[in-house]
Amino acid sequence: MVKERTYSRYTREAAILLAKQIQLGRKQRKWTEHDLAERAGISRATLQKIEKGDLSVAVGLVFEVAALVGVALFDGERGSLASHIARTDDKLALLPSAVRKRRKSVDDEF
Amino acid sequence: MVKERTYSRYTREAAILLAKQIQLGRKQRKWTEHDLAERAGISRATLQKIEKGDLSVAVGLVFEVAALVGVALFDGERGSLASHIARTDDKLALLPSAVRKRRKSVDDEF
DNA sequence: TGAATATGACCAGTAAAATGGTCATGAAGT
DNA sequence: ACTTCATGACCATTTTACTGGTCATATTCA
Repeated sequence: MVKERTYSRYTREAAILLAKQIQLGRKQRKWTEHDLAERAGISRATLQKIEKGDLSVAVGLVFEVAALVGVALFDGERGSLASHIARTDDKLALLPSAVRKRRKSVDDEF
Repeated sequence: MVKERTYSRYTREAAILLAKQIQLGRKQRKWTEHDLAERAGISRATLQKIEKGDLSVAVGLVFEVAALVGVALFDGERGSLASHIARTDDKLALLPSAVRKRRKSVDDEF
């Protein structure tokens, strides 16, 4: 008896989409599973899981393979994501570093 | 002595960016790490790794947390990603199901 | 068509992720 | 200022991913 995690529809669809885009990128480059797995430094078995949208694979491996076949995470960005990161940092700096729960409602829910 | 995987700059930056966007989303909603971890059904330790951009975390957990705090993977899409998936399927259907390596150059490299 | 090979599926062993717990520190709100 | 609690870091244990094989089944190209 296994625990069997559940995932939201959005998560599942996002993984499937990314998986198919990776497979498309690989085939457009005429690389075999063996080729791509070798370039990514992973086993063919793991690559197969990635191209199926398996949610248990490490995010780093998925991103790495995506990058190799030219799939853009965060589309709209060219090259480095540094500026995008910096902008997010700026927004974070405006917020308190720790979230504090109100004991009593301060009526700002409306 | 561990093997110590390496990742491309793009992979590392993409993970960091996603991580920061998640943390931003969480704080904007005034959720504590404990809150979000509970909603996602994961431990606080794992959430902390996600918000640090740790590349070893399962892609499903990262996507799930992102979805919970309203971070859009594949921005530009509203709601379901089904149509986007279908479009990728169409492109895949146009390609051979198996990639074959040419033994001799057929002179299409130039 | 036939030969070569890409893909799909599975399996046992090993490496590592995820958990749930604790403790120290620092920040938030009264 | 003081109390409360969110965060950061770490640890031992359990669970699971990842590997590197193998075999069967498609599929492509000569």
